[in-house]
Amino acid sequence: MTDDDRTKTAVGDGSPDTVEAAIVQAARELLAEGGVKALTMEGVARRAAVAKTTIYRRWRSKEELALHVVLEMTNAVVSTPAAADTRSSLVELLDGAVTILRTTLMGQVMRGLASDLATDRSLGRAYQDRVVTLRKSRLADLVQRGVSLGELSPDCDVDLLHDLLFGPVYYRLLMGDGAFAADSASRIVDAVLPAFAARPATEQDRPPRP
Amino acid sequence: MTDDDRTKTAVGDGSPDTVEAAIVQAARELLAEGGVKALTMEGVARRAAVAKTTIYRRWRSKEELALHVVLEMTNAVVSTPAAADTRSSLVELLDGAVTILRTTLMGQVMRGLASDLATDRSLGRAYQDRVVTLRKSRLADLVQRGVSLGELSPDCDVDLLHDLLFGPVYYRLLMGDGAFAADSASRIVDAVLPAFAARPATEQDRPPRP
DNA sequence: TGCACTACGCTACGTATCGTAGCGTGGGAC
DNA sequence: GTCCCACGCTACGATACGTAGCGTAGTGCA
Repeated sequence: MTDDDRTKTAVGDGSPDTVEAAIVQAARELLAEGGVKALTMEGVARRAAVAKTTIYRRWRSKEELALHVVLEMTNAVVSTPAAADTRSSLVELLDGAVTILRTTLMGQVMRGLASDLATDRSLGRAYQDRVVTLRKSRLADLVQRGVSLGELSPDCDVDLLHDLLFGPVYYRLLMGDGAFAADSASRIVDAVLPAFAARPATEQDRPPRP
Repeated sequence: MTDDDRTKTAVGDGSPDTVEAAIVQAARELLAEGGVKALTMEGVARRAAVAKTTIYRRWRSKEELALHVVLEMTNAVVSTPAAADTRSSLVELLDGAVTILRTTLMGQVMRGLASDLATDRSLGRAYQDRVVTLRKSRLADLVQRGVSLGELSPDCDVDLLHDLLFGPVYYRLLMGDGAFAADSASRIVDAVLPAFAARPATEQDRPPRP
């Protein structure tokens, strides 16, 4: 919705992005400092030195602003190259999420937004479309590669694998102590992967891999 | 709004349990209907036909009341017998959680409370002490039995196993579509268990995975 | 230059909620 | 009969959401 409104023909005060950037920056800071509870429209307006009405002209509600911040942060997450073998690729993918949650405001933001994402239909939808689906498709690519490499079983369930990999991470973030060991990702992958690995080549029901 | 008016004729009975039970019941209903956002002290007071001050004489804040509801609901969850083999026991334990989340208000309540549990320190602490720790100790018992039965590896990490089992469930509840297939628990267990299973004695030492 | 448009600032609402304070009252305990 | 405690009720003060109305400055255009 806000994206549509942003088609302002550069008529503004010569700096069309400045106001929006200030708002988003202020929202990000407040989210980082005190979670969603600290994210108040009045606080954002104050910190961004902007009228409250200006915020509402761009986002219809506090939740939309929060979602904007989240989606903007996740845009930096998608980049995930593929390593040589499947296991390393999966570790890399998962560790990307872990690192983001550990080292950026993303963890704090996710903690505060979890209920809204789970409750508000449109927010949850947006998050799924922009983040979960993206991760699943990335994961699907890796799986397909792993299958063709003979490292993964052909009947590998991507959705299940996705939940098994990322579920523990978010669970620990939300309901656990929120502390991640440095090797969290690899430990999770190693625990989950055997169930999806291709049968050892000792069987004869499959042609041997190259 | 929905049904608001439950005329405020005084309860009169004065039975100390009656008032508290009415409050908790009202809170439970509101939580189930609309998550934490629907849980307002004024709404609880209205529905319970109780003065708002009466609620505050028993709980210091809205969060404490919400936590009371959650903990009360989880008290019914702990009962988990142990089946014959380890796999069945784990499936049973996990399926208990899945069933509660699927068929009771617990799922809705958890959705609404997730952020508060993750954000509020005392709430999260209480939830961990009363629920997570309980589940982990239950799981530890099963693991110990499994090890002594020769079904699990002796160096099985209970904390990791716990996160791997329950993480996907909560992840799906909060960030996924929230729909659970009937065999969710067994599929998760089957996917995770091989990594923790004891090596069959018949299998000779195999080459390490690439 | 003058006009329209647009985005913004500012003030002031109306509503909802939290949590608190003060006062009144009725039913048991003694 | 008296006292006390738990409750009900009203009224706050504070904070926040989201909206409405009005004024203004910069910009494009004639």
